Amino acid sequence: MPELPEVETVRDGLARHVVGARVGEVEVLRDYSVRHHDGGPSSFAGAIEGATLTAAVRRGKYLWLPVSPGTALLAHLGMSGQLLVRDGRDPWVHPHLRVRLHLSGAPTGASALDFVDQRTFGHLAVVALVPTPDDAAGGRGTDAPLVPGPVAHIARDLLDPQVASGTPGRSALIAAVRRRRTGIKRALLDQSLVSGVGNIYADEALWRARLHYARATDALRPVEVARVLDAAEEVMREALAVGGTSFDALYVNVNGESGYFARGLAAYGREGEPCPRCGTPIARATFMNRSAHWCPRCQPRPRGANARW
DNA sequence: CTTCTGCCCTGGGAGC
DNA sequence: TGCTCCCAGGGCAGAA
Repeated sequence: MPELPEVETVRDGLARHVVGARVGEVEVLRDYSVRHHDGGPSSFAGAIEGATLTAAVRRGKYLWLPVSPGTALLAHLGMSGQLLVRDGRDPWVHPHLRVRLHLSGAPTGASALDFVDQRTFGHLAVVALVPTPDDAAGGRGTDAPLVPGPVAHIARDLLDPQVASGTPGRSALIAAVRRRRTGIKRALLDQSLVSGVGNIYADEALWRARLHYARATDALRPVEVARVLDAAEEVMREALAVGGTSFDALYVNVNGESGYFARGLAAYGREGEPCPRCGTPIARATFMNRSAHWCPRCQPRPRGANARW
């Protein structure tokens, strides 16, 4: 599934291939894929037909293309969504094509932008851009980006310079995590705290930081929280660099999987296989209607007040 | 307010 | 071979 590194790769590809293009006819093949757009499918199409895509911006796993100072085409890829650039007069219609935007004047000659989504957890919408709450509350103003309304409650992600390791933003994040009264994995997955960390990278970050997923956030030392956040950032940066998920690769990578996902994961999806550090079989448990994977030896289960689900 | 659960959806694969 | 059922999970609504 597309994780933050894949979404960033898509954003970069969109910046090079469709920013500057003008949107022509918009075909909504599956109404559900624009369910979050106020006014329904025809309103969705009408809202961007004739508009020019002016930029490609990302926060966490949300992606948007501003079409005017106050409006943007918002996309979330969900579990299986892809944004595919097409060439030629009559591009192939993928079986899971949900929305097609015909384009003109694209910088590299693209004729369409396709939203393909097998499991339909993803969506597109045309929405208003609003000031972020922290900016509205008196932030510096020098870095006061507008974000889509539905993204207003989404925290900055670990690739955002504002929360880079060693900055005041990162210190504030560490403190915010420790104010929570929950387990560390729940906190990592809470998009209002820090965005862009999904189930895969949460398990990988916890493995690298040698922390069990149920460790109580308010019982962790600051250095431990820092370690797991650094690990999450590191894993995602490696995926971005090593994945080799060039935008061109999206033409052929129909699974939307990153190279990193297919390569060296230490914990996620490796139940019963040896921990790369100590050889102990990786354990798996149901957690939040998902799975948690961990090394029982490197990441021992906490007891008493140190444990929280 | 904070924390947590249930649900949305599809199709690949396992099991019978 | 064909059917049924389970599974993946981000984010939202609503409950506690």
